[in-house]
Amino acid sequence: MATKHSPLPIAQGTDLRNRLIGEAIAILEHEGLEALTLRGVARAAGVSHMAPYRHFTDKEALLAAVAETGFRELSADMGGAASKTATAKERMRAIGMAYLRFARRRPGLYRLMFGPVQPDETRFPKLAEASRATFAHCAEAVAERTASTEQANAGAQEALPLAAWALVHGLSSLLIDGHFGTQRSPEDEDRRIGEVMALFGRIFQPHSAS
Amino acid sequence: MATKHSPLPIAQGTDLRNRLIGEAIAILEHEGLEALTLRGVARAAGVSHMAPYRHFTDKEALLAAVAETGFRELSADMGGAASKTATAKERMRAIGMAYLRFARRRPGLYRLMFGPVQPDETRFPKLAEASRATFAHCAEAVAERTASTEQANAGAQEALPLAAWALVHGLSSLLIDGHFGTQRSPEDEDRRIGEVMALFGRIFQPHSAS
DNA sequence: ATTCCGTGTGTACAATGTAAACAAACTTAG
DNA sequence: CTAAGTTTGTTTACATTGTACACACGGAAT
Repeated sequence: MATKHSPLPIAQGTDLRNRLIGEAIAILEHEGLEALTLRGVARAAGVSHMAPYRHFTDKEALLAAVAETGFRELSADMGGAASKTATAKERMRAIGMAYLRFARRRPGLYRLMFGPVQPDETRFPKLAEASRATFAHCAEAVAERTASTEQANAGAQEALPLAAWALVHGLSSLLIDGHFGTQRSPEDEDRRIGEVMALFGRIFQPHSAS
Repeated sequence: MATKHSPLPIAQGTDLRNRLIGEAIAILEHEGLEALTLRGVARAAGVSHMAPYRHFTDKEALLAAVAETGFRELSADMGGAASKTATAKERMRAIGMAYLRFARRRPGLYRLMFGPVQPDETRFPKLAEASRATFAHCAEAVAERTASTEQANAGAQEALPLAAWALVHGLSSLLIDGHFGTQRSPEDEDRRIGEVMALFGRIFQPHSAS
């Protein structure tokens, strides 16, 4: 029987738990965030509509777990993109582009991650941690970059990661929410993204009185 | 029903349509987006739960109308802030700060505006128009600013408004979604916002090989 | 074996979005 | 002014959702 008494209480959920998360992500991709329903997820997993409650206290907890998975995947994407680069500058751009690509590839999941579920530290510590880790990933790359071009302003040093994240996140959000270029051609959209990302590099230049 | 202080200076006639929009905004502010329900709005307005259907084809149409109102108010805020400035540079900053202030003052409404209702040109032309007008407001200020500091890159000329909007929008979103500084003090948060906004000005400087 | 507990099922209920039939008030033609 | 139609709101009804509760089944510890 291989009695594997788990020595660590790592929340290694049952198979169903992960299956539910997977089905939820599938629904998010195919039908969107509005169509994500607890009963629908249970149906997709082939269990009764009450089964999820054995693994999540309520719908919000499921959403939090899904969002957490999303943050982990986003972190992995950024890490993979960063590992393929040589310079700190390239790394920054690669991470930003990975972020953007993630948002465009999984708009439903992305909207959930930054949408209805607040990463409340006390209620969803794992989600809060995953969100923090994602940001830390960005911040590290930014710090590395600012270290290469010596930076005068110490306050900016702290604010730069925030600004970088805000820019990429804002661009992603506007993009997938159709707030510009809805009817434009895809290559046109890509071109604009490239231009904005180029501008994005300017915030790392020390200021000159203009 | 005692009329709670109307938070928005909307045309308040006997017109149920506008009353519904007003109540929806009030609910958005007090209870948040998740609590915004068609029946709840009708209840708040003191009518039967089917009355709204005489003015909106479905819930999404109500949300679109509310979002449209939000965009108009945001545009007005930005316009008011801009009118108090002298230089193009100040105007830009004032508009950005007005945007941020709006998001923090009405997080529920803001989330609706950039959330579930896509500004679909064919389904909600008025909403699409209001969203476009808001962006045009930003773009105009940016163009004015770039005109003052002569700009070399023509591509950047087109992308600059996008970048500016993305940065301010991203900062607003991260802020109200609690993705950083959740537990920090308010003045600390304000300081960080100021720093990021300062960085924000750098994207207008022509690039130098760094 | 018996007991217990983790996991899943069925039933039940309140809230929601929406359809359909109806009613009262206002508008307009005669 | 009356009669018809239109606008606006109401009541009733129903499917879907999130969730509480009681139960069933299978393995683990006693």
